[in-house]
Amino acid sequence: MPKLGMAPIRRQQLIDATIAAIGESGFSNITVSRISQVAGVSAGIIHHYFGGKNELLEAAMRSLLRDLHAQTLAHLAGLHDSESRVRAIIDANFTPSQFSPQAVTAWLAFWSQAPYVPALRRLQRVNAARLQSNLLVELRRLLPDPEAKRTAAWVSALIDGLSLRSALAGGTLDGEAARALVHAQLDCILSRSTDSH
Amino acid sequence: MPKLGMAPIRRQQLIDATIAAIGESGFSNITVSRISQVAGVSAGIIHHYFGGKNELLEAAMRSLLRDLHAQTLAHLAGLHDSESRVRAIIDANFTPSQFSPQAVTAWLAFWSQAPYVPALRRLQRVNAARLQSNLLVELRRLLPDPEAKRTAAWVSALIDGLSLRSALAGGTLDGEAARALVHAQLDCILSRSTDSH
Amino acid sequence: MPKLGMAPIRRQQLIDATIAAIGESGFSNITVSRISQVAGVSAGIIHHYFGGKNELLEAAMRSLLRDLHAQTLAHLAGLHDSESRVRAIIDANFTPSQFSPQAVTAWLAFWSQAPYVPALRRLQRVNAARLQSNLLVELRRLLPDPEAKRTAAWVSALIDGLSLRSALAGGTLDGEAARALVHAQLDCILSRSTDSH
Amino acid sequence: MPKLGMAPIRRQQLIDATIAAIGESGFSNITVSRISQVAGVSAGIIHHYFGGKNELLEAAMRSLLRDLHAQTLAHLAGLHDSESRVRAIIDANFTPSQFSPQAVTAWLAFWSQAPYVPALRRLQRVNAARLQSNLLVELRRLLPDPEAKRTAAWVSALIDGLSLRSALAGGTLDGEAARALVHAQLDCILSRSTDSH
DNA sequence: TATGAATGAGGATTCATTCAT
DNA sequence: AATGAATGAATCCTCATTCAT
Repeated sequence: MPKLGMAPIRRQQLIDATIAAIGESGFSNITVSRISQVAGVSAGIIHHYFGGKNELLEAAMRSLLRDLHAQTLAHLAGLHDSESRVRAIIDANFTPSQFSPQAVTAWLAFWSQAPYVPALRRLQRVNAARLQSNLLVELRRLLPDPEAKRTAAWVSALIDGLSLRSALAGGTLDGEAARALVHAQLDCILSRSTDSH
Repeated sequence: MPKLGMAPIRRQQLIDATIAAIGESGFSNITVSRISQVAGVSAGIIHHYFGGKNELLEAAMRSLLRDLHAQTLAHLAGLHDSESRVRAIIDANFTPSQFSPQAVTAWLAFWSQAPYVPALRRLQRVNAARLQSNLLVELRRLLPDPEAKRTAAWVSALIDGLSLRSALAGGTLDGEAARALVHAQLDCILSRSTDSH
Repeated sequence: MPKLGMAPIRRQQLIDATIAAIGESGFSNITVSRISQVAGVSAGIIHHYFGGKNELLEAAMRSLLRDLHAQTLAHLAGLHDSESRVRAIIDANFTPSQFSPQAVTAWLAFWSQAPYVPALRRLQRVNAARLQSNLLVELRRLLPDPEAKRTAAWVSALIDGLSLRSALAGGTLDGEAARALVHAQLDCILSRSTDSH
Repeated sequence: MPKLGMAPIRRQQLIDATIAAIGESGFSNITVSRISQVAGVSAGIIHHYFGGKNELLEAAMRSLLRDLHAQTLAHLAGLHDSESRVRAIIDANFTPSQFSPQAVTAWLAFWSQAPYVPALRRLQRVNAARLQSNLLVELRRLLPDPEAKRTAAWVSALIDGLSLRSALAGGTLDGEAARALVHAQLDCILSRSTDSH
């Protein structure tokens, strides 16, 4: 029953299945066959829609990134003071769609591959740069420059480190608690900065 | 050229080759054949010494952990005040042998596998627990309990996050700079705590 | 050239190739690669259809047994007196499909493996029990019980012994002659029994 | 501690280990390494004493045959009437050293290989011919020629068939019972022959 | 004589990809 | 559009054999 306009639906279905499959068996053990099984379609279809396994994996990572971007924009909407905006950027990384066991596992999988797969590395770099720059724009209004830069650096490292620990803990780590940890650290930096004025 | 007592030498040689091979091609692409090539021996010997690929990988991770433990003990030697000890525990994670491009890449590889390989997961958990507990013992002498716990949590998450970013940056991230970032964050927490007294 | 409904055809083709391959090189020397070569297909397909080498071997033995069962039923059809039925059961073991050089060789191969492979052992036991019981039902109408049992025992041992010798003789042993030997022995037992009445 | 004259002892030790190893895992699964383990020596030594695995296997089969020959001679010693001698030849095949679970298993293993290994085939043929001829010499004094030949044929087939069934039954089949079965069959033939005189 | 380290060929198996239907 | 049969390359692993000690 081929339908017109099925392409985007099938593509998303396969991307979701990919992320689910990575979540259940890790990057080194996913097979095209397993993904297609999870998606409830035949193995051949993946090549029809994506050209190959690598392209599908790239599309899956791109999908995660797109979601993160959308979450960030949503959290920023309507906020104008810099501190709120910094905190909103942070929060976007801890929403259920980004910090669910499945999501953190998928992130870890993609990170582990990025150094060796140019397409994934590019995506990862663009994203890291974007987070850094988003944070920096706001932090520069709150802190002197060298400190703004340092702060952007540790904030993003801490976010990733918390994702990582969540993946390793098997999802035991609460997104809310993780988020609070970053904010508490930020409190310390910002309050001290305020004091010194 | 079989020699008596070669076993420990060969084992270490193969473990080193494994870490090097992971560094150059990632976890999902390492092959027994590549490892043996890097080690300059035949592929069969790996089974002779380790029983199989999985056992070798486990031994390699165990070797990294052993090194971290040794570094920690070395950094702690002779220190008695708690703040110095906390900082020593942190520093052990940024020594060249733990923060080299090769090492951070290997860590990332093992992290990505741990959720799916019981033997690796066990090692990772034991190690995470040890770092946490080491930090906590000292932090409890410096901070009230809920804060000591929170601090131990973000310190270890930040350490891992920095390793991760170093691996993703392809080794561009300096170990010294990364280390300084953690210490600076710790300064903030400890100084505020002192102020409040 | 994938076609719909190829499964049963391919399976039989691979089973036949397996028996042929065993016939030409024995059980310890058959390889998946050789079987697939005889069948004129790729090696991978065996795993597609049977899951693995062991399952294929089991299927091949099962196929031989099914044929023996079919031969037995065919020979028994329409016979009602016990002696004829005993002789028919015997004859089924000496038909061309069961006593051809290829078949006796395959039997020998399976026998040699049965003690170590549970699946094959099970098949062999079920079959031995069936032959024994088939013979016994009829012999009990011809002979007093202890003798019926003994006769069933030696008849089946003799049948297997003749198969074995045929395999060892490289097919020189004629099925017809072998069959006659069993019948002649049976004559002796049955005639003596008649005499004594 | 190399000793003079160790060679024959080591050779026998390795042959015994080979038969034991075949008994525990079948022909297709024996490895040089397993045999040497059973013998309590290193794997390399097998090549020193036998030149290779195949030669060791041949030596092991030869050893079984030598034992059978010795048993036959021992059973024949002092017997002069033909019937006793026929029965003695039969009995030699059911002594513990030839009909033990280990022995019948080894026989089955060798039979299964004989068709494909010239050296083993030769041994098997010589032995079959010897049994046949031994029986025939005596049977010709008891029966008219065509019947003597037929009798020699089924007797040897029955002996082998009983060995085979013993191997397949996992040693459940009693040597004494098996032996009695052959003798009982022989009774029938010989008594009828006497009657007809 | 005896060891066991080391090799390398060969085998089973997995899997991405292709393609006839 | 979709299937799943089929392939063949790649991988892990086994094992007989060699050889320095």
